[in-house]
Amino acid sequence: MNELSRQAVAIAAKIPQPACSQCNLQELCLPVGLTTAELSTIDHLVSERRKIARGDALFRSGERFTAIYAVKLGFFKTEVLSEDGRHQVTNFYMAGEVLGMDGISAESHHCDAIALEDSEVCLIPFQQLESISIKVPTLQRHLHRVMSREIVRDQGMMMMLGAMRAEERVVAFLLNLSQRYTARGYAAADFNLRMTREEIGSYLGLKLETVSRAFSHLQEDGLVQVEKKHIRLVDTTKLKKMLSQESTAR
Amino acid sequence: MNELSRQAVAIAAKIPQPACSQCNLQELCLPVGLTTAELSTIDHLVSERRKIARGDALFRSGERFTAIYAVKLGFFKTEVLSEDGRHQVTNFYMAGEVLGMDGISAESHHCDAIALEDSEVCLIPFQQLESISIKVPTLQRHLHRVMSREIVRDQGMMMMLGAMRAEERVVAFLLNLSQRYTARGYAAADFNLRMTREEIGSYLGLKLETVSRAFSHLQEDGLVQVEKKHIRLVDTTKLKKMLSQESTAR
DNA sequence: CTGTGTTTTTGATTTTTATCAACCCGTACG
DNA sequence: CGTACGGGTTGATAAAAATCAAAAACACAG
Repeated sequence: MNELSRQAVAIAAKIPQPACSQCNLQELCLPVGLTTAELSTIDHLVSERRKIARGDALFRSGERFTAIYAVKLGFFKTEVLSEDGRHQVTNFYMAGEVLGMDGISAESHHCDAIALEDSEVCLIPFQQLESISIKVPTLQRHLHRVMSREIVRDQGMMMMLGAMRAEERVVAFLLNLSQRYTARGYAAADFNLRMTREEIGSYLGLKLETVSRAFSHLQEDGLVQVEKKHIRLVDTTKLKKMLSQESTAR
Repeated sequence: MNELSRQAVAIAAKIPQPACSQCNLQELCLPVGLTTAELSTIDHLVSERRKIARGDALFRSGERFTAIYAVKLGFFKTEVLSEDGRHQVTNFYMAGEVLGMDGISAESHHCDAIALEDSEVCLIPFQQLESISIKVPTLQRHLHRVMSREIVRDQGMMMMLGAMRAEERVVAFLLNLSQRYTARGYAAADFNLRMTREEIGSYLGLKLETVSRAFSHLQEDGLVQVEKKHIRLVDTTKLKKMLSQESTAR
């Protein structure tokens, strides 16, 4: 697999790691280097859990930024919306991932975070996180990594949006999801989509019809099995090959 | 102007701020809150200046990540390249901006940074930056902002790549450049492009011919004057309107 | 169980953009 | 001096994706 595909697929690839006791905060807890005392400090940091019903917002654009959120259970999308009603999905977040870091730069969020199913998050007050990370250098370093990973992840997305055709984007999306599920210890080749075709399309810069057609075509070729929201990756190797081979990319 | 356009145009909008004495490190120096002693600490941090000739690389993909770089003079592009020779420009950086933060997550860079003209950068060793930011909370907070801004900026790009048609992308690109020049105290409506049509196209997910056509068409409409690399934005208001009005976006 | 609204699929057509090709313009270089 | 080359423009054509349209599948409230 070439660099481009690795990029696109590895968007947000995560390694499973020991969770904090409060919640499965895989992304923020380092596997090594933290003393028990430090871990306890972090546990205290996670001040609150919050349940978000399907369709409800965890935060909205313009709201004051106070915390980042570790998804404990469920699934979120973030989207930017414009005055005239258009909106674009910028990311999806599954259990074990951290969202809300967009707000750090401006003291307020610049996108909406919507639960795609009944979800539960751990709230991590950012000011406190900053204070503590001053006392625990390992934590600081790790926070920087998580933020940088978001940058790399976004740049992989840009790569995808700029250089791939419709079907390749869908493949990259499916492989990416699969990889993220794997990294979290779930079945990799078999999963349910939490989002609609329209949301996938919005995320990939495509129309929902195009996404649907891509699914159908991949199924015809025997590469995936699609049944409504359920996806089974039949031939992962071939799927990956689709991204690495010299296709007439734009 | 709606949120979408604000996003796209404001990618990396910066407010001019007092520079460090070593270099015009506008992005990392807070205008308020730093004592003279602290400023001096930061000055010592900037360990080295480096000149990069046009066409040369500041760093390359895979190289060990040790520092981030403040562009003192000149212009850079970053690009990801794949085994089969394809490559995609992921960003441009002008004087006063910081690049190299992609490497934080993985200890190595994941893209190439190439000088588009003879340039000069200040090297900021990242480990030291992290250490010092522990002693200077204001600096830490600011570092986080700069990183978050990169995230927001990238998401604006994603928005653009996903939701805009060719001509809109070009307009957003020009307005964004203009805004960044303005923020740095240069003439806003009148500037030279440092990159080729091909590089612009790669960045915007378009072919060079499409970029060229977009320029021509905008010129026909009297919105910009294009002469080779020189750009004059004739009617900024109309240009901005192009992004906000309900166009048949994808 | 039934009707209503949402989601998905599929087909026909149009629009947008890529592709292929020719040509222009500087300029670096033998 | 001319010529080879990189960068840019423009036109004709092809490919990809959007748009329009219709119908099927489904989810859910009453």
